[in-house]
Amino acid sequence: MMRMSKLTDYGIVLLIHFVESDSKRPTYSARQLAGLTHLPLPMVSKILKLLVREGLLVSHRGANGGYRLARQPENITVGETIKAIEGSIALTECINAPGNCRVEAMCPVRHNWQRINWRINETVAKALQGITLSDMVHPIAEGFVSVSDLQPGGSPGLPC
Amino acid sequence: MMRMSKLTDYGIVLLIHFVESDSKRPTYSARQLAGLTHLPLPMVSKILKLLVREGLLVSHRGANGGYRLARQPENITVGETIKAIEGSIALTECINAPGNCRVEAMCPVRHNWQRINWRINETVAKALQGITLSDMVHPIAEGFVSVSDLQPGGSPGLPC
DNA sequence: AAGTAATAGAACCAAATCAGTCCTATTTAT
DNA sequence: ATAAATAGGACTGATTTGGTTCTATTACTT
Repeated sequence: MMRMSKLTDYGIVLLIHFVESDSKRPTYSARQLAGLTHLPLPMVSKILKLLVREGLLVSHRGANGGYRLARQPENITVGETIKAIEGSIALTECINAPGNCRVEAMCPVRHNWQRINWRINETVAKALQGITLSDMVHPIAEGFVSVSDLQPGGSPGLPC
Repeated sequence: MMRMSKLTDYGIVLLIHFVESDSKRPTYSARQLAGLTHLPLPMVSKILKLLVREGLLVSHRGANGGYRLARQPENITVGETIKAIEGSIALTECINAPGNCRVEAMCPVRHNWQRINWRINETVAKALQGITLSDMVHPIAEGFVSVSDLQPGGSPGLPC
């Protein structure tokens, strides 16, 4: 039901490299990052462009150009990153685009369904916006996810 | 970033009809529901079969057969419904299937990324499992979603 | 016992989406 | 001037999803 595109997944991996570097606010070219991550260059390039457009990275063109974080890693959240690459978050079609819901007017739940969607989006957004790039690299404190909190039967498979 | 398939969306609409009926624990045939919802019969049929398989509906075959809720509407949640139709919830590939993550071993964030995924899944699951079919039909109390809670700039478009 | 109305299950096809590539233009340091 | 880099958009192949069709099975009715 939920999914994040590979672009986004890669995007986060890319951003993490800026945080993990020894230097404080490093500049990486797309080529360098492709080397570091073993992802194809055109892919990396595409993602970086998106992240610039959405203000997470700043770019510098020309020879010796490259990308660097637009802000401190503590101020860039996973939520932002997802939004930057994938755009808005929505669960059902009719929330975004009026008229393409086949059930349309007679849909008995449309009104409540909207509110529920909002609620869910809000919940997820909040969770995601509480996690910064720093959280991702500096290992997250134990207890950040307590195992006892997980749904007993319903959690996905074991870690890979 | 998040999306729910149309199957699931339809599935919820279908379930709602069982709750809205005048009779207490009504039986509907796939054909009847297709009529009520204006969704194509094969589609409806497919969804109902899934919901039976996952224990949300019970079916009765043969002439005068049909489907009815397996439990009281207060005990069937939106979360269950989504899980029934779409299976597990996961944000990144490598959570579910080891080995198909291209970044594999060198992925610098894999470990934390897992935990973050768990956290997100947990959060969403909790939110979804707090919403029952009854909540969907009996209009939800004001304040269930407070507008002030919504993300200021980031929320999706206006309702349709 | 026959006929009919229903679900069960699986295979199938078309359309939309996504992952990934490529090409051209523009910028800038040397 | 040249080379190294980003910007932007168009393109293609593969995967996923939405939707259909077909056959088998079950059970009520006459």
